[in-house]
Amino acid sequence: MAPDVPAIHRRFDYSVPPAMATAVHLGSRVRIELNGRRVAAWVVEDDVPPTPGVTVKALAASSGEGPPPPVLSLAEWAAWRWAGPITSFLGTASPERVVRRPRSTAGEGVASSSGPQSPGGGSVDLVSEALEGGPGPAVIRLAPALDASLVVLELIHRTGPAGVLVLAPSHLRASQLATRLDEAGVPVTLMPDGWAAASTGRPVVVGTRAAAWSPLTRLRAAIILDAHDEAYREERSPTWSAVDVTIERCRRDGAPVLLVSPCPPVILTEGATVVTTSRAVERRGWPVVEVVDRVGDDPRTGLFSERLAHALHAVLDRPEGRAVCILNRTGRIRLLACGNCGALARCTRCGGALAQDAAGDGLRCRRCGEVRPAVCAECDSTRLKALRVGVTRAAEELTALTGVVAVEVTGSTDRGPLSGSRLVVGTEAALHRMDRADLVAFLDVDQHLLAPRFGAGEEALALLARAARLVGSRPAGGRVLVQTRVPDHEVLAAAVHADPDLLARPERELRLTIGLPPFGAVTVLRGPGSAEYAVGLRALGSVEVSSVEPERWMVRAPDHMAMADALASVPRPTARLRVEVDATDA
DNA sequence: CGGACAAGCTGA
DNA sequence: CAGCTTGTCCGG
Repeated sequence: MAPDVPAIHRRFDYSVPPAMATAVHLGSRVRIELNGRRVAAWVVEDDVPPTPGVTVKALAASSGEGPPPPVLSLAEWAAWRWAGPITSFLGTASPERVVRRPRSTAGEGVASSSGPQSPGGGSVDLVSEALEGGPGPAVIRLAPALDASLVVLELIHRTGPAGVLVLAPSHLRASQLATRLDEAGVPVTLMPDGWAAASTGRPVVVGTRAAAWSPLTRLRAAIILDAHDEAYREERSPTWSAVDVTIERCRRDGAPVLLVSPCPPVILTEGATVVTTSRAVERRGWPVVEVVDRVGDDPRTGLFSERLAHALHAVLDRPEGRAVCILNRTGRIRLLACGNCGALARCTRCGGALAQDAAGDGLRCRRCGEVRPAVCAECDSTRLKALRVGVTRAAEELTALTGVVAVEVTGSTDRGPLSGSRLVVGTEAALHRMDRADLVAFLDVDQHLLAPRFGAGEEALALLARAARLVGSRPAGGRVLVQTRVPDHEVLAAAVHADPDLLARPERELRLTIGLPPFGAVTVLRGPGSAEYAVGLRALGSVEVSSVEPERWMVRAPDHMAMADALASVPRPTARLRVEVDATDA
């Protein structure tokens, strides 16, 4: 038994009383008496030979179904892959309320009820091309305004509903998709409430991140919408990714996995089959993206260029017109701009934003650590000015500028409906709270482009894609406007030309050069116990260990297998330690 | 985690 | 030396 107590990482043997014999099997949830108290646990092993000198107790109670054996085995793998306790994965893979079911042998897999009608059109070719690519994941690059549910329907049309897993990044999108499939006549169940239905293996299973752990014994196929989305990654340790979990599940079951994204990141495309629509179709699936070059503007002029003011007026003059302005205030990044020519201070090596170096009087890259003298690279001026702005001030200015009351939205503002607001200003949280707009303006897209972490470019393009989806396709007249001091940045080029490859190519080169995923693995250690653990890892010789700060260490390995093996072979210190496998911020 | 028990500190 | 705090160990 594996006790459901976070601090206990040991397993204990119990006997199964005859009365529970039918209900209890591998993966079952049970209650056990441990050290005088009753705790929840999972059955993680069967038919264990008795340990000499240990008298086993009997299970105290059965608590219903848990993950089926293949998912149990998947949890073992994930515990290795992300260096975390197996119980955190078993918890995600278990039903929220007790599910009791007589072990049924009927209906597994063979219920070949015919799928829906093929939706026809371009999705037919995309799916067949993706499925022909052989084993391993296939990436379908689909512009933001194109309807991904057609691809899902086409896949189900080919495979039938049984054993198909569909993941969406948000609960809203998952439930919308489930409704859509239901209307198309597809048997479907929505996780997490549909746990029991999912375990029959018959309907299509739809859900968010946690649904990667759905109780299916064997996958027929999986499809992940917006596979680039950060929502698939668990922020708390263990930092598992639903995309990686699903890819591994499909590998084990010999099932195809389709990753749909308007801007697939290099970690997904490398080594994968990538299929795309024609250039013309992809272009129509992106809105007009307008870049407003602010290099010539005085750093102290306001947040609103003339071009932006004009675009706002054009939208708000229409009675139903809605505009969203995005400003990333929460990021701690402080941009430096030349007081003379307006150019941003950027790293010549990796392109990240430079900050005043605390040690000397030079400039230091917050991303790669490169140091440079505090002189503008463009005009040699030594006059550098800090650019700082906030959502509240932006909202005031915007109200004054347009005569329409600007509603402020950040991650911390409460979640009331925004449907009535015609003008919204906020952090990127605002993009998640809206479903439609005529204009999305990034007041300072450089905050995103140059953020001090690797992958910032791909994240910025994902943000532009999300904005693109709000305003709709090129023919629909939607518009995204970005104000920048880096008008030639590859992220902007990719969005303007509706061609994600313009970012993917240089991003791949950069990752290859500095050994970032998929060309290397990175783990960050934090907390009082990190130094002791880091020293142990360094002694192995198989990974590279460096100190970032006193309680923060970076571990690098050639690939995630070497990383996981190394992390597993060093005993954990007793002091607090957080292990972030695949960390994105160094 | 939380109980058990041992070793260390305090006060009369 | 009782009474209490702090630390370490262990669970089947």
